[in-house]
Amino acid sequence: MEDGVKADSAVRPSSAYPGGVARSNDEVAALFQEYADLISITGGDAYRARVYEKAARSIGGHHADVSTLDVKGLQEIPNVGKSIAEKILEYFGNGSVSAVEELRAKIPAGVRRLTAIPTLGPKKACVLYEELGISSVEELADAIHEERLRDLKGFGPKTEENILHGIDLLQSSGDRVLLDAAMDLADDIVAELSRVTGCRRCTYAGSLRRFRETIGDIDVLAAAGRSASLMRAFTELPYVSEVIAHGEKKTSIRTTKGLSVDLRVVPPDSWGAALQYFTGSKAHNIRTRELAVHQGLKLSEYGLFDAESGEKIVSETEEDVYARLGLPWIPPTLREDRGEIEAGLRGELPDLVTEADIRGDLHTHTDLTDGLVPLEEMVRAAAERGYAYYAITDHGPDMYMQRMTDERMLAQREHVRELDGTYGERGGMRLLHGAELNIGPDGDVDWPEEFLAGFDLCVASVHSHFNQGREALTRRIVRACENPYVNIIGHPTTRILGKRPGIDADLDAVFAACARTGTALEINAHPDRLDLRDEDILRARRHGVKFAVDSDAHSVLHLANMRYGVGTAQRGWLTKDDVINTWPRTRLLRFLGKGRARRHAAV
DNA sequence: GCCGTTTTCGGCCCGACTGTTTTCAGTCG
Repeated sequence: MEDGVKADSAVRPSSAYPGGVARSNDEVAALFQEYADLISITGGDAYRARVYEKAARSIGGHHADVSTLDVKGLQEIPNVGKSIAEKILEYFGNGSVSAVEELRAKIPAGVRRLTAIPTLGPKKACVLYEELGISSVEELADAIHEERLRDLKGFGPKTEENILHGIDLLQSSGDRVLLDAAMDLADDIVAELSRVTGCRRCTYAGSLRRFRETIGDIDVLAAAGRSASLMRAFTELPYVSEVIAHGEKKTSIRTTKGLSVDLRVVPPDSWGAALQYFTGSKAHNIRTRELAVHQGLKLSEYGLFDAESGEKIVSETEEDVYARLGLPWIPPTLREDRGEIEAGLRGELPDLVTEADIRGDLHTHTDLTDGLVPLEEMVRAAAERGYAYYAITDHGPDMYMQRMTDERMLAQREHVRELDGTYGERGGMRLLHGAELNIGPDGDVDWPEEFLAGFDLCVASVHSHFNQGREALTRRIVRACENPYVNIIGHPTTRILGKRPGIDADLDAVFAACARTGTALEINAHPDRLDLRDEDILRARRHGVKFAVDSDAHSVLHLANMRYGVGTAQRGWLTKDDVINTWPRTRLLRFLGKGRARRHAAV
C-alpha cells in the first residue's frame, strides 16, 4: 500500500486536479490535509491531526458540493463535527481559515515540503526547522553537505545518507506508474516467486489489486513456512537496482525503472488475514480494525484474535475474516472507505460488473483511420474474446488528418455488413457500424443528421480546444448529448494520466444532460486515460447515467485493456445494469435508438 | 477534534524495519 499521505501533491499527481480544476470539495480536502500536516510538524496532538486527515478524506469523497451546504448538512459528512463544519463555512466566507493561517505563519511551506522526502516525516522536519532553520529541500541538501546535521539528536550518518538518497528520488522520478506497467511487472514477479520451492501461495495485493488508476509501489504477498529462499529469489530478480530493506518477514526493493516493490511472507494459515491487510486501502483497514475493536477483537495481518485471551479466531481466508466481523466479502475495488463497510453491514453491497459480464466493445478503430490493424483482423480478435457484438467506430472527417470521406465510411459499412454473422461461435457475433465523431468547439459533430442516421451507433469525443472556458466546454458537450444520434460521450474529460489534466467542464451538468438524453458516458479503458475516473463515475451514477466500458482499441492488443476499464467501473460501484455493453443485444439496440423514435413519432 | 447498542469522557489501528538508540522514536504502509 502507498496510501500514506505525503505532503506534496506531486506525489499523487493523478488525484491532485481531477477534471482540470479542483472541485470545492477537493480544495477543502487539500486545506485540511495541509492543516493536519502542519499540526504534526508543530508537534500538535496526533489524534487531532488524524481527525483532520480523516475529515479531508471524507470531504474529498463526499457526493455533495460542500460549498453549498450549511452547518447541519456539513456535519452529516462523516468525521466532520461542529468545529470542522465552522472552518468550512469560514473558508467559503473569507477565502481562508484563521487557524490554518496561524500555523502557516509559523511554519514555512518549504518545511512541509520536506516531508515529501522518503524517510523524512514531520518529527524530523520539525527538528530541522527549529534547530537549523531549514525550510527547503535545497537548504537541507546544503546543510547535509556542510555536515550541520551531525550534532542533532536522532540524526546519524545513515540518516544523512537516506535523506540525500530520498532527495534524489524526489527530484528524479518518484512518479506513480500506470496500471498496466505495474500489472505487467507484478505478474512477472508473482510468476517467478511462485516457482520458488516452499512457496505455497503468491499474489499481488495493495493498490494494484484495488485497480487504482496509478500505482506508487507494488505489494506482493507470499505464504510459506520459511521465507529465506523467497526473499533471496526476490532480491536476485534481474531488474532489482537496490535493496531498500531486507528482513525475515518483509523485503523491499527498487527496480531499475524506479518502482519500489514490497514482498511480505506470512505463514500459510495467515493467508486470508494477510491478504485482507495488505490489500488495503489504509482507510478501509482502519475501519475494519475499528469494527474488530468494538467486538472485543484484534485484527492484524496474522489473523483476527480475541483481544483479551489473544486466541486466534480466524485467518485462513478473507471471507472468514470479513464474516467474523459481520461483513460479506468485500471486493478489493470497493475497499476505499467510500461506504462499502456500511453497505456491507446492511447487506447492500452492489453486485459489481465483471469482465465476464462484458458482451462487446463499443469503441474501436481500424487502419481506415488511426488504428494499426485492418477491419477483419480486429473483428477476428474480438470474436476470440467471446463477444456477442462488436462496434467499429473509426474517426469522422473532422479529424482531418484521418482523411475520412463519406465514400470511405460507406465502403467500410458495406464491408462490415458482409462480415456480420461470419465470426464468433456459429457466426453469432453481431457487428455494429459506428463512428467516433469529433465534438467541435460549438458542440457540432462531423456529419449532418441524415448521414448520422445510417450508423448503428455514434461515440462523440472532444479532441481539441481543451482550453475553452468552463461554460463553453460544458455547453459544447451538452449539445453533443442533445444530438439524437450521439449515443456515447467518449473519454469524457480527455485527460491523459501524468501528461494532461482533464478539461474544466461542469461535469455535473454534463452528467445531468446524459441522463436526460439517454446518452451513455464512456469509461475508456486505455490505461493512460481511464476516463471517466472512479470518483466521477460515482457522481455520474447518482444522476442515473448509463455507462459504456470501451477499449478504444487501435490494435488487437488493446482489446485486452478492457480489464482496466472494468476495474475502474467497479471502483465506481457499477453493476451490470449500469453498463450498456453487458446488456443483451436487443436491449442495447433499444438504448441506441435514443430519442430517434420519439423524434420521428413527433414529426 | 470526532464519536458513542460498553461511553457525553476517554478513547482513537497495528506491526515491521531502521537507525540511533542502551530500551526506543520515527517512518512507513
